[in-house]
Amino acid sequence: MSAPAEPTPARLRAIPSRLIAGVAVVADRLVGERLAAEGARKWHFAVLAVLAESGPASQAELSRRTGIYRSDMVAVLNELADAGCVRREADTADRRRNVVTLTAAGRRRLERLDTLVADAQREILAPLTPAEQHELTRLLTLLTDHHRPPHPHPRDAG
Amino acid sequence: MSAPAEPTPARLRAIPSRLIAGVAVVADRLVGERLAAEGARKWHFAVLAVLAESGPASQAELSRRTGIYRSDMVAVLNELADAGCVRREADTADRRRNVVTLTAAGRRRLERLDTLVADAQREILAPLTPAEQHELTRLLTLLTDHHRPPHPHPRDAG
DNA sequence: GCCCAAACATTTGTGTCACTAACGAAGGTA
DNA sequence: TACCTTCGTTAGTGACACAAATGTTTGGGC
Repeated sequence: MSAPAEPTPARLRAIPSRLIAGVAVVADRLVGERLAAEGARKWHFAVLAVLAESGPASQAELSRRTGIYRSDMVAVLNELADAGCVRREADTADRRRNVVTLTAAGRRRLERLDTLVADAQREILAPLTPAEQHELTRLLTLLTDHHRPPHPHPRDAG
Repeated sequence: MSAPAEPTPARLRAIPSRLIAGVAVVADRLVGERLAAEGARKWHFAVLAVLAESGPASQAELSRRTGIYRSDMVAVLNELADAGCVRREADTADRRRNVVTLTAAGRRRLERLDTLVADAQREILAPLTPAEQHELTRLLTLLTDHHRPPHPHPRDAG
């Protein structure tokens, strides 16, 4: 009974969902480690990126666009606000809402985090040629577009 | 400020690690839902598959081959043993170890779960042509092979 | 033979993440 | 008015990855 050289049997390795999950773990770790070095998590980056691209938004809107649950958004915004990256003010037009606004400090922070995330992407995709990287992105986009809403509230879509 | 039709900004969508994570969530959900309908989780399937392919093994070996932590393996094997899918006996040759063996019931269960997992794979990859499915698998395999060991014990490989 | 380092199975605990349930406050509509 | 929904918030659940510590057992060096 000599120890086999291959740790994971071929049968399991060939299962796409396991393959994808494995790559996702690696990718998340690489991104997470870099962001953690700056005291950030991926959600901070996602929120800042959405604010920079689409302008001020309510928390519910940020939830939909980033994929973070409204419940979890609270803590993320608390942290971003504590760091001075965003302002959270009551919406005068609709007092149920908070208007979340990117600050100058937030914009600078996004710039920094953006670099880190981009570095991580490069490391993740390093073993692929540029053409392969593009193809992978294309295929993954096809999958996400097809499997759009897992089961979100149907009344959200316009 | 009309509500934009696109929930997620293009900038975030284009990030490979986010793309991968999104697909992984969808894939995990599709697999998980099917397995849950039979009261199983993916780890049950993984352990059964390894046992079927490589024969009886110690818990530590199963840990290495499935990727489950030794700590978590205990509960998984408890559940599989309670369901009569595996036998867990002390190894007479090395009494530190348990020998985990697939039972006839376990083999039948694996057959069933295998079908469910295969169905899920088909649904996940549905939007891709067979050639694209193959290419995606190839690219993901390249990535996993390159990013091999996060930090496993170096003395395992023989 | 004895001693020590390692492997093993196990328990317990931690942190992250996706997600649900429930609440009060506010708005829209009939 | 009453009703239903959205919003922000708190609290809690369950799966998962992982660390730390414990007790048992094994193998190697002496």
